[in-house]
Amino acid sequence: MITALRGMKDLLPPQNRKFVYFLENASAIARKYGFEFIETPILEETALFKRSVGESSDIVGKEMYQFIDKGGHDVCLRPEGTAGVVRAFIEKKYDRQGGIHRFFYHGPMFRYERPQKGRLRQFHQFGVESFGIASPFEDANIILMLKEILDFFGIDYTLKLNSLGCSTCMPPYRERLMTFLEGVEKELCEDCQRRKETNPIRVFDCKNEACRILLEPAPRLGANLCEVCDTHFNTLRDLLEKEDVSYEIDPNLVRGLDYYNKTAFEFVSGDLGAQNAVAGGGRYDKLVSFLGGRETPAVGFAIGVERLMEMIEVPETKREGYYFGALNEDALTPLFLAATKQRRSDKVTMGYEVKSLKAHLKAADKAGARYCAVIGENELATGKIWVKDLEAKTETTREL
RNA sequence: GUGGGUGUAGCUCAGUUGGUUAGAGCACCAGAUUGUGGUUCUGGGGGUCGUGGGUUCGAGACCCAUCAUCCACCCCA
Repeated sequence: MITALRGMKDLLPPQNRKFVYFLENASAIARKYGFEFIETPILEETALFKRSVGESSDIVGKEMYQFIDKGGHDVCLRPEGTAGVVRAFIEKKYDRQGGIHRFFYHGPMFRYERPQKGRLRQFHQFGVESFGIASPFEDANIILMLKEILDFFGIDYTLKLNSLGCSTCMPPYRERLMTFLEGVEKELCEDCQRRKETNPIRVFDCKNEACRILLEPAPRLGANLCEVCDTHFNTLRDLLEKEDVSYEIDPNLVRGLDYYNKTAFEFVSGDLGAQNAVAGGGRYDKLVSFLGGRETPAVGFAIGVERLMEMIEVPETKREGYYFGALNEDALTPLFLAATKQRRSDKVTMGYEVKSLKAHLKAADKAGARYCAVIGENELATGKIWVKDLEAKTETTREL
């Protein structure tokens, strides 16, 4: 038997309904905020992701679906959505044109990882990217949008917020942190000792209790922001408070990549296991120039669709449409014609086998039909069709 | 890449210290006197016990390997 690859799932009923339900409503909300749909290729040149991610950690070497195609090109299945959107943005020269550009997207992403709860090799994201606005009002705006989406689906979440500073305040902070880490290096766990070399601010992510205690007195980003970043962050907080959005400042919320700056946020939920982030985002004012465009402020977020689907309930579907069944061979063809006609206005399925009335009623019930329409000897003789309303339990006989 | 758990019917699982034809519930199909669904009752189909080796007179049970899956670590764009 040929099976789906590890970490890749088929989308079948009843999950498929959740998926469509989510995409339709999330898209509608994004449009309300002035965002337009964008579709970018699933396959991109590897260089795009290498440049956006940097040479950071395991990502490039271990976790990307990278291969050489038949033309000898080094290509990669997209591991996330932002890089492709930014690439398209620059390629279309929106960066030179200036102004405001807002996009939303959704689709499959690929990461070569060991699957676990809330983590697949092929998964789906719904995301938005806003280009051209440096103001914290836009940060607030997209957080509100994300909140509106999660609220629409009745998700229970906590909003975590932090500021990552900028090229003015981040490097000196990093120095200070390094100095601190040098001092406690010997007592840190193995992983943190490695993090210190590869990606120092990631030490705050460590799950080891000893490390957490050790890092308690470490210098924090929040207390080391430059004036511009501090003002930006305070304005955002003020807006969120005026909108009655509750949030937690989480000084441990960090991003490993260099292009992130200022606002970082995450919506987390308790019942997702270790992968508890259902959506995350933030500001990335440097990415457009990293990828060769003219410097353009940008902010966005992405939702993990599978993770969110674990938490939403789709409204029960009601009985709908018709089921057509025949009681004898001669009824089959007239029944087929009647079914086709009915389908101009309703959802219609038909049983192609001759069965007892009882069997047809059962089949109609199973198909979730509201009406069961049957042709047998009696109807054939009079040119009519018998219809039962399965909900009201009433019966009528109509002209064919 | 590392560690642990689990693989028996379509699904959820049971299967005594190894013992002869491998079970249940749900689902599916068919009946319960004449053309009336969801409930109930009866019957039926369906299993190379993940795969390959090994131990044994005998393995679904024990051992080894392998694959898959789940959870966690690493990583997290």
